[in-house]
Amino acid sequence: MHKQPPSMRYLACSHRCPSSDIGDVCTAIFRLLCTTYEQAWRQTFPNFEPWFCLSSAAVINMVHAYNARGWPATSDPASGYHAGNAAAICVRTIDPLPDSANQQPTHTATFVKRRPAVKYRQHQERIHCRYFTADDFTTLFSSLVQSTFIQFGPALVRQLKGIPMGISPAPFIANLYLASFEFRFLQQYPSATAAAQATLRRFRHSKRYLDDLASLNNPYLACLLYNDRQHQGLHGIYPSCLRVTTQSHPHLPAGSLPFLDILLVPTNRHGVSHITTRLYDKRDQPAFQNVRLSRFVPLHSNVNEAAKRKIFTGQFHRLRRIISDMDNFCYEIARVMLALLHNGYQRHHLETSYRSLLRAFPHLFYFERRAYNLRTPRPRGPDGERRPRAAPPATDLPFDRTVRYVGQLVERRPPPRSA
DNA sequence: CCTCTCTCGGTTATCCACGT
DNA sequence: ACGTGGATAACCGAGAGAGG
Repeated sequence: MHKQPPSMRYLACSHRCPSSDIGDVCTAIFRLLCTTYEQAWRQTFPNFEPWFCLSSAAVINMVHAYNARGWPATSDPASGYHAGNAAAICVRTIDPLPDSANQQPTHTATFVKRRPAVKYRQHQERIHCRYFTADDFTTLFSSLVQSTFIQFGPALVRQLKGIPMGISPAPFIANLYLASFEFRFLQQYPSATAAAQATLRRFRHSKRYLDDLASLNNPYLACLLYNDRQHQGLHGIYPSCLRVTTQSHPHLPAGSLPFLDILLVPTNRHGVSHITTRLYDKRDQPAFQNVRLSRFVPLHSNVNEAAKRKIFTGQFHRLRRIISDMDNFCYEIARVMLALLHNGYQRHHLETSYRSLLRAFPHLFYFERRAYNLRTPRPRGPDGERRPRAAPPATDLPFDRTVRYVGQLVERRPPPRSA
């Protein structure tokens, strides 16, 4: 469900406005509902992981689960929740201290079993509790959605379709809205026929980040996408008004699947379908080619020194977490290095910290590095006896390759002239 | 504009061994 | 019994990233 081609979208941007407070209260309630929903999902469907995720780590876990399952190489990997007997939701608000005026109050929501007599209660000077029944919350929520206005020059417009982006509960709304359909879809499992259950099990390797959905090795997704269609006696997932479109990425290798910042590449490893992961940077799309995008704070900017020091380390960890293809890892590290070099960072410092980080993770790309170590002939003494290898060569393979990539990238694209 | 995750590094809190 | 120094844990805020 990507925007193809990448398109502009407008946001309801305002640091503080009257609807912000309503939004914050709604966020607290939605956050509670999300955790409850997740518990309910795990209880109802012990064999299915929840689809929604909030980080690429969940996708990496799914890839590992897929690889561990060992599909044959012919595979193509390309309101349901209720809170027990709760009667209301209590939103507890803690106001900031009077002397810190620019801080915002914090809201936390909990379920309460008994409906209180009053809807508002002040416990201490800074602590208030507001109680919401389901109807109250519906009223609050619709007032939020209907009273967000966006100004374009002199015109004040109200968004009628969809959720105004920029209000704080927007991600939760998207998540829970879609999750409720997925819940109803999987609720068919116990009463389905054996064949239909097998079909539903193909949805096991599914992950959704807000509106971005990926389902590995699942030929049934296309015919079960909309809930007004039937397949094997099962109804589909989402309402047809959502218009879920499959992505096409002509600039990517065939069969690969971008999801969040990861590119899943199916390979054949000894007759078994195996997914390797590479980095997927949206900015590499042809549509962004002529857009100047800056990454990373320049060395001579005014932000604190510690923040600059940890940029490379942070990128190293991010890449080692999501990339399982060593060559791509070296290439992406080289790109980070190049971007930092352009921003005034010292090459020597970058290489030193890269070496020490590689030393700290000897298990990273263990097999590739091990093969390299075995191939490298051990030095022999004057009598021909074998001597132990010098230094830790295990760190050298990714390092050398990265340095080579940096050299190639510098040749291909001369550094921009600094102002 | 907002939500989330992950890691780092600095600060603060806590614990424990040791000496007075 | 009490103070002190060092080690460790917890917390916070910053950066990076993702998305709407």
